[in-house]
Amino acid sequence: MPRRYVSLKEVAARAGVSFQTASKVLNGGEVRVAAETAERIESAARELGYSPNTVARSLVQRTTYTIGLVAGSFADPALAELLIGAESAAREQGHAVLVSNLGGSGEGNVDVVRTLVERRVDGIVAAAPQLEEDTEVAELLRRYVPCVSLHHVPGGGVPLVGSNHRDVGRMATAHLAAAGRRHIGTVTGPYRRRVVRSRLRGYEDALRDGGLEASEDLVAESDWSPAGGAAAIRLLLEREPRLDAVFVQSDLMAVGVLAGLSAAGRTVPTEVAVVSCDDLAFAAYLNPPLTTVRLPLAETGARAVELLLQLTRGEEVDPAPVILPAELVVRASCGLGARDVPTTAPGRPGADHH
Amino acid sequence: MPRRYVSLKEVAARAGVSFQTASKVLNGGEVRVAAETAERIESAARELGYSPNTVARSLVQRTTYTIGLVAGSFADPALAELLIGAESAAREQGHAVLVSNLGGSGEGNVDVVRTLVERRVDGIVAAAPQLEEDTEVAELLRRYVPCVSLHHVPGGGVPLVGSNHRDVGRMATAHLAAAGRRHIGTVTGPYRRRVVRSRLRGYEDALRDGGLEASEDLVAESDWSPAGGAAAIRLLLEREPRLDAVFVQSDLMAVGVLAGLSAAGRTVPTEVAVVSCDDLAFAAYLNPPLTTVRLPLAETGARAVELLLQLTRGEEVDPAPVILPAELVVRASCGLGARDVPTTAPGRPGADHH
DNA sequence: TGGTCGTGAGAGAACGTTCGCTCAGCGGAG
DNA sequence: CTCCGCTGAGCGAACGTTCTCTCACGACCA
Repeated sequence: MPRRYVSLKEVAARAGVSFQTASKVLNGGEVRVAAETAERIESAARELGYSPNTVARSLVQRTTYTIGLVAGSFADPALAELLIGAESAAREQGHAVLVSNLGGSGEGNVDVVRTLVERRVDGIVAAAPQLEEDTEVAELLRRYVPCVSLHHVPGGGVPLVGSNHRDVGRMATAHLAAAGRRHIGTVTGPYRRRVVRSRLRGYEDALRDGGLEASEDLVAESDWSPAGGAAAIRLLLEREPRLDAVFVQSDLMAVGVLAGLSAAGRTVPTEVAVVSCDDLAFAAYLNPPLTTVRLPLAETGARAVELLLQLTRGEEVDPAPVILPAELVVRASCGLGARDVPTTAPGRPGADHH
Repeated sequence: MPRRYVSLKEVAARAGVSFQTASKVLNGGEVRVAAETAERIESAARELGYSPNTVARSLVQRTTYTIGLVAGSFADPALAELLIGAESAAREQGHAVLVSNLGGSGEGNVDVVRTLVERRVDGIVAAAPQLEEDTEVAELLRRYVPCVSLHHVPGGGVPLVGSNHRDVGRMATAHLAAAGRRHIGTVTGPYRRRVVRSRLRGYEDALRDGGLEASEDLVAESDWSPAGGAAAIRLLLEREPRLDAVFVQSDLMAVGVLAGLSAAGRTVPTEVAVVSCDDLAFAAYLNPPLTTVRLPLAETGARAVELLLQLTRGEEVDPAPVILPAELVVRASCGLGARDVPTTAPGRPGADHH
């Protein structure tokens, strides 16, 4: 296959006009070109299979119509949800999304961001908690490219989009307390993450409000994985056998927690009630269906992109963080409002991947 | 903030050399430049905060070091896994990944691919089953840009990377038959997808091999979602109350199937055995732990990218499809080899998103 | 008939690189 | 002393656009 791209020049030659005129017709907006000429150019373009070269256009316009999304790890289903929202918002405004997966190492973070900058993305959405402490990356962002983050960025000056995670923790835990549980534990993500600490604070708030005592024995740090959740609940039961409820910081860990409880012979919700957060697609179908705090993930991604594009257009934006409301979805695992498996609702559309 | 990029010209001026020489030092490979000059240029670049402009480089080199990934839907956790593999393979070779999410509509497919082409991506990885019948997109791909697909592409000429899904269906079903199940049903994805039909054929193969009778009553089409899975199993039980096993075409649907079975009062695996496929992170932690055919998703993504980059370099590639082996992972849901919840193994690392 | 104006088209420059050449300077061999 | 070849550096062009101006040409009005 030859697979050559034809340029404006060639199209113009075939239509008998200058390439600038061809440019006006094919890529320009509303410009004054005789209808007959325009038609000649258009048919020449069609015959030759002209495809505009965005690279050249970007060079002169100093805009790539591309944004970068740097992600903590796509292993997280929540991030996928976020990506969906971000991508569609970007597409709506004619932008494409360049993704970067940081992975665990933490070493190459700067390089990852640097490649995005060198590609001259118009802006960056940072969805990576590992950047929370990375002053080097923060410097890079502040210096070169507009950025919206879903997490705190050291040094400030980077708009934030997200939810109030202290509320998330409080909401979940308060629900358990209201259900009459007295020994409420929690399974968290890694402490070094802000969200984790925020949710933990919310958990403590709710305990206090409910007149319950907080205790280190009731808190188990984990790693967002189902395996981690299973290990954490085992630990919790060992330290506090009277445990009768647990707030889990993600649906994915909750899967492991349910498994761990079942392995320990505790029934959910009778003996131990469970509330988590995220509300991923499968949450309603676990056994028992998960009561969980729904985070507006797709919307968060979309809003982040919208804010970012405003920024790139040089528009004034409200410097206050954009806080999107989370909402408690009551199902069976908390022992209250024990709705069962939904029977008719199609729920979220399934993926169609294969 | 000014946020201006400095160019080679400015760096060169400060170092007292021509910009071409600066180019050699900063972006070129091994070139002959006096050590002292090079140093002057480098420190000028550092002081000015020079960041090479890949856009300009791409224009002259006619290579963007970027590949496109067109995805069916990121709602699918399997696709996320795939993206991880693809992204890291791409990064390893200095390429970035531009993602496009097709979504359900099917209308805008051509436009999605067209924007990738106009951005002059070096190649495209197609991970979207909805392109299976899209001759228009296939034409576009064949015409403009190297492509590797994870699904059949109409018209041929596009290398394929994937697994043998007939084997997947056979492996899963044969396992159930070997466990002595006599009324084995199946919950599938949408029939219009090839993988679905392939797995269905494998399912039928296994029934035949096991001396069991196939029946339309035993097959329920679904939509990859947990909700769909729940609905499908309900239908199946209604049509064939003697159902004692089911092969589910994805882990996500299996979650719904387990819920549906539980709602119908059937115990798993005693009364109904379940085998699915994918082996997502949570599969081992469901109740009961899922026996499932593990698909090498990340590896598939990585191999696709590697193949694609070979293609873009103009290297000869074996036109035969790359088939990556799938593997049955036996857990409890099939009623055989009832390993319980893993107790120590960390499993896959959890995501760290918050 | 001459000036003005609107319309359509093209000329030139610029965007920031890379690439292929040329060229000055210099040391060493003949 | 001449010639060669090597080294280090710069020059010009090219990549495919967009953008800003200028220009040719009629038509229209006075």
